[in-house]
Amino acid sequence: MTATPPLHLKPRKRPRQARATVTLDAILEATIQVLLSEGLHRLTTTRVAERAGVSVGTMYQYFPHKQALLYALNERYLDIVAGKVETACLELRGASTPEMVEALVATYWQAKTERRDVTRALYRSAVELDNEALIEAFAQRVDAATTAMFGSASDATYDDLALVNATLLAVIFGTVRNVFERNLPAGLETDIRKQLTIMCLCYLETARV
Amino acid sequence: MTATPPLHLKPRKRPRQARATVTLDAILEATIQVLLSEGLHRLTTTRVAERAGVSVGTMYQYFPHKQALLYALNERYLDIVAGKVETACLELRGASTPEMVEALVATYWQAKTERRDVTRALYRSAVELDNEALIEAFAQRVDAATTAMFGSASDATYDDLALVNATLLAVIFGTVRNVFERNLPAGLETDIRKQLTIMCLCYLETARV
DNA sequence: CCAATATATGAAGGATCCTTCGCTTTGAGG
DNA sequence: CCTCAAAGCGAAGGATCCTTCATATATTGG
Repeated sequence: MTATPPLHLKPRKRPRQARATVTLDAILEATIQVLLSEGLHRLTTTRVAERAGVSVGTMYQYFPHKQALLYALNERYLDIVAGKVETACLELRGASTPEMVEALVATYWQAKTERRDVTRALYRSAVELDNEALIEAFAQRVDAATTAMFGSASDATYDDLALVNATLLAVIFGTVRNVFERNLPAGLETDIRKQLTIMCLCYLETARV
Repeated sequence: MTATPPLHLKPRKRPRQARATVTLDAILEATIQVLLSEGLHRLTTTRVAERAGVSVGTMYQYFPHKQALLYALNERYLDIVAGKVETACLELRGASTPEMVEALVATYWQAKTERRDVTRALYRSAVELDNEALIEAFAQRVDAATTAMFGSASDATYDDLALVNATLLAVIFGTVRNVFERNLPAGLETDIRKQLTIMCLCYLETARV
């Protein structure tokens, strides 16, 4: 669970029968599809329902309103990404700093690139959505994971690990997003990813005790 | 001029009399105000006009539709920010790399922090706006300015300046945005800014010939 | 002072869109 | 098989909102 949603964004009820689960999945998937093909301002309850092959009324049995739909979507997505980072961090306990940085950047980048269109759509869907808590919970999960990882590095210790770690994450998250928002040629994108890794590495080099 | 707007976003006509200029400014200012106080999804032509103290019809004499309003706003803003960066870069020609990095980060950070609420509002207003060209033009202006600056550094030359520069900008822009979207305590924010500067510096150190 | 032009007005047409609720259909347990 | 709860349906109410256009006022150049 990424965070307890603000009351007004909580799902209305959970599915109890198999078909209900199917419906719910269909609705969420349809939301992504519509977001992708039509854009946020044409994301309509009717359109989503239509695309999901259900009626509007059905949708309203699971979500109190449109916003809740987007909230749920973001929640799912962030949960997956955070999970991937956590897994990667666990696997790297005790490794060397270069390995860690390399893996961290690669994992996050990969998670965002995997379905580039979805990532973009979600970045945008989050606007005007009361999801600060969601973002915050995500940040803290990742922060905890990477802090633990870097703390276990076999080749270095850091004086102010908390700050170093926070900086690292802000830079990585931010850079990835920036690269995404502009539509850079694939080659340049890859190059920047490599440079980012280098950059993080020499930063850690400088920051170690 | 930051970019030639897509046809459908071009202002409808330019003011020719003094009062028209006043009106137009009032409309744009009102747009920011409404964006701040009401949010993007409550940004209404009527509301903007009301706040600007003019009628809706007046607004439509200068802008073909709501989107064009937001486009113009972003254009103005990016123009100002780009200008600040350009000025700073010119002043630093021939300086040392550390001075340059320090100034670049400080200038950009400052430009975004000056009116933090406006910055945030504009970040959000840009969603669902066909402003890729705008962003691109902004990026290229800044890119040209910083490339020229770093090219003139008194203490270092770079092998692949283009790539190094692109990376630097992606990282700085991205990090600033990331820090902004989360609402970090002021102290941490400042700390991260300092760390970011350090990071950029040691990156340049590594990247130089 | 007088056209001619530039600005400003705001009611109303037309288009969506969100959400509800009374009713139907389906599934599960006994 | 039967009954009750779960799931699904979709027309329609109610609320905005965007944009236009016929009309009115202000400004400027001559």
